[in-house]
Amino acid sequence: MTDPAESIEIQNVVASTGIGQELDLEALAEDLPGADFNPDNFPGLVYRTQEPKAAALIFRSGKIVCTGAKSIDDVHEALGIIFEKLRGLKIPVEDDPDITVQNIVSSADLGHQLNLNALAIGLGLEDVEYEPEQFPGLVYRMDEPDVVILLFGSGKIVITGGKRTDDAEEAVEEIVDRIETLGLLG
Amino acid sequence: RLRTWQERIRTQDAGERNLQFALSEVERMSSAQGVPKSVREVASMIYRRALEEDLIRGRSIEAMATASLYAACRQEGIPRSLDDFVGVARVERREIARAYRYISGELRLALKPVDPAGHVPRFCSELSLPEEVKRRATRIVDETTAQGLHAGKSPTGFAAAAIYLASMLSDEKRTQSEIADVADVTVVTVRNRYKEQMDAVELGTL
DNA sequence: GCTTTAAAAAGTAAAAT
DNA sequence: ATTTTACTTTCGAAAGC
Repeated sequence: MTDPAESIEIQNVVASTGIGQELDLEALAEDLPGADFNPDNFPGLVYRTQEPKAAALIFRSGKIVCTGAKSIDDVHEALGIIFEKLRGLKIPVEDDPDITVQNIVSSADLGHQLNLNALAIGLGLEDVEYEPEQFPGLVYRMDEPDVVILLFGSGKIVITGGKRTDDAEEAVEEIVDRIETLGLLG
Repeated sequence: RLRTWQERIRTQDAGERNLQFALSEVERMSSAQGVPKSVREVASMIYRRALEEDLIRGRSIEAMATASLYAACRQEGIPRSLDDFVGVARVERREIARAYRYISGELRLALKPVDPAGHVPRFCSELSLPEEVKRRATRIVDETTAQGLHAGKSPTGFAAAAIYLASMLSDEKRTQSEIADVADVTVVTVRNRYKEQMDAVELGTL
């Protein structure tokens, strides 16, 4: 049987950083082709990179949020492109800004169908939200690692809220363990 | 007499007035949806508990009242979907759903997932279907539910599909459209679910 | 709490074909 | 009747209302 942990795929990485320099977003919106800036709507300027594909929210304070990247390396690469673009605009950017990963969203496949009703009761109604009227997934808040797992009837799952790559791996091992203990896997 | 009344209103603290408003809303929505008196009382109790636990402050009273009523129905096994209340509540669905999750979690209601079978009697009545269809539909739901076929599916849509299948099996056929209407789901959902149930059950045993 | 970004899961809905 | 688009849920940061 294939190991569910090996089916893990990172789908999205959210990270934050800062260039240590205040920005004039109005001017930046003019100089950066493709930039979206609607201050009435949202204070951040949106800039998208193509390769790797990612979206950055750039704020007046110089702080930046990067989202949409498929790996931590991609986050660094995408932000590196943005730093260079800014430098090209004569905007001083710190040499090597700290980049903090804030959230990693991963998907995985447990390889077996799940009876979510039985699982909701088995995992403990206190830590579970399962309202199929509203959403088909069962929401399970795990303490260690501190992540939220969405489980579906197909056996496919989503792990989010973790900051390390290992979190998803540990979470999958843990959830598989708990489901097996309950005799509800397969 | 009038002066005492006005005096009372004036000196009533906002909390009391808010509670009265919330409870009157519970009554209004219950009447609109035909919720039994005993369940309205449970709803009032849940709302009062939420008030005691200071869960109401800073939130929409209407949403919390609606959520209390929905939670009471869930707890008492009176099948009503959240959407049934969305139609009579004065706040949007999203807010009611959030309030329900909040109340449910904070008050540790530990409500079990909705059993689709609970919706069968009500829908069958509205469709003027005989007891036989109701029993068959319930059997279909029970059997497919035992197989876990309902995981992630809308309880109302699931019940509607079973009724459609049962009505055909009993020569008391109702159209997908008629059933979809009383269940407040689309014909596409009825169709999709009934096909799955059809494959999952042993037709001969029904 | 809201606003915006991105991404997956699966169900449902509505609009388009 | 099928296809496409879109919304539901989870997560986090950012600045400001």
